[in-house]
Amino acid sequence: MRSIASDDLTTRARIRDAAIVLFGRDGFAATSVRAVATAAGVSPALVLHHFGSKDELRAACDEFIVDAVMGHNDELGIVADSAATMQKWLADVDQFRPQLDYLARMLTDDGPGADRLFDLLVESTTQMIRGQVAAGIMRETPDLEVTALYLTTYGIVPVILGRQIGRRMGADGMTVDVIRRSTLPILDLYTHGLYTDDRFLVAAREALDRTSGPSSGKGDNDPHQDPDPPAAPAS
Amino acid sequence: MRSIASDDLTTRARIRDAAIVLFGRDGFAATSVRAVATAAGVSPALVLHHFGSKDELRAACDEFIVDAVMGHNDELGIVADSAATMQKWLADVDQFRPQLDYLARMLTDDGPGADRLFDLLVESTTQMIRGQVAAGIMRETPDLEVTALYLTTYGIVPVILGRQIGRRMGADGMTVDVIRRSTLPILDLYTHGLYTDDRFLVAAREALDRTSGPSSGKGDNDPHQDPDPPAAPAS
DNA sequence: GTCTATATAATGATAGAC
DNA sequence: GTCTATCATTATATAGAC
Repeated sequence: MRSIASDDLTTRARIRDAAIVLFGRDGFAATSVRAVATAAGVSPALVLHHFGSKDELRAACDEFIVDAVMGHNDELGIVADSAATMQKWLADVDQFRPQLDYLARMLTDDGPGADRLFDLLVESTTQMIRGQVAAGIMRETPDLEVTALYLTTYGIVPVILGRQIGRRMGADGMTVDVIRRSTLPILDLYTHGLYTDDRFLVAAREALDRTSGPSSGKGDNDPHQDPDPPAAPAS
Repeated sequence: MRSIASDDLTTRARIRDAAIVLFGRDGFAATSVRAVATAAGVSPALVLHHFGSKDELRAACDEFIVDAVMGHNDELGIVADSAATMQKWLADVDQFRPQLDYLARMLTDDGPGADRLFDLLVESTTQMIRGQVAAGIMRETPDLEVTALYLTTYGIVPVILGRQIGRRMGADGMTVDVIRRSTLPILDLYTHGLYTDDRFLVAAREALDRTSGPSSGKGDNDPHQDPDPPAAPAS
């Protein structure tokens, strides 16, 4: 992915890269074909000449980013797995901000390619966990599929909420310093957990067993927080 | 918050609720004033008569949702804290989907009120952690501010990525069943952590100590994943 | 491939009647 | 408060010259 901000590119590629920047920064609906054309230094008509329509332009951007996340379009012909690519991008946020912003938009705006991208990330995380568990580095989890799913989303969080995270740390978005300060607390959570004992886990297990019979559907008859972990921060 | 989908409301409130639904579902830029008007059963002109402009309409929606998250606009005059409200909404996803969708849009589209909302959630989570630690239920964390920050984002994840999470579990978005199946794996993570020992934590501590002198800024001289936790799913 | 010019539709917003 | 009618602007998209 040497493309963005480079000049030795086909016009088509320059338009696509400009679109990725603008779609990622402002969102798809808020970005006009004219704005993309201006950013790419061409006429609006040429944008549509190359891509047919605004929607097809978006589809092309989606596909390009998904390919990039899979490790294609790379300097070398290296094919990495998607989670690794995301780690690499996050390790160099300044250089890969357009890609990261676009990733976030893909996932929150549910464009075409969003599902495929998310599946790739989950799959990659699943394989990672499998490997770590086999190596004795990670514990067995009660539900690999779900654990991998949420672990994936937690890994995506800095991409999607980077502005807020940075702001809370007095920085301008996801800077290197923000990432540095985030490392230990997150690793601490993943190493020691949060709770001093397993009372909530046990309580939740029992509560789930109790309601597992007459479940499925909605209309729960206990709207108040009875069996829930009192103020658990998740789910 | 008895408003949405109710009829005994002022026209202004009906318009605002319709806007919340549409902005939350389709996004702000992709929702036209006309669409809001139609959904509310009024003319486009009336929408602007009541709110002045589309932007001011959005601001009104933002404010209303922030108030709701703080526990105002409630059936009773109860003032809850924001994290608790979010838990309550998630416990009854079907009823509160518009609010949850709007929350997600606020945070990902960075509308007015987004920062205030996020600050409220973080503050609420911080207080929760403080209480749990004081009660001996939660461990001390290495950096309360950062831990609370990420814990907040992890709690928001089901709101923002609910469609993907549901889809991966064969459901249509964040249903009650999805939440039920999510409980144990997440609680397990928060109880036992993920790793079998603290090798990554120790390694990260050392790596951070090593680079803490010539840090601050970008231009890291080690682009490859040397000191990083090999395939850690976060940060 | 790239442009200018333009068709056509939709948008946010206003004016003024009731 | 609520509407109809309309304006000015902007949007996506097309036609056709070069």
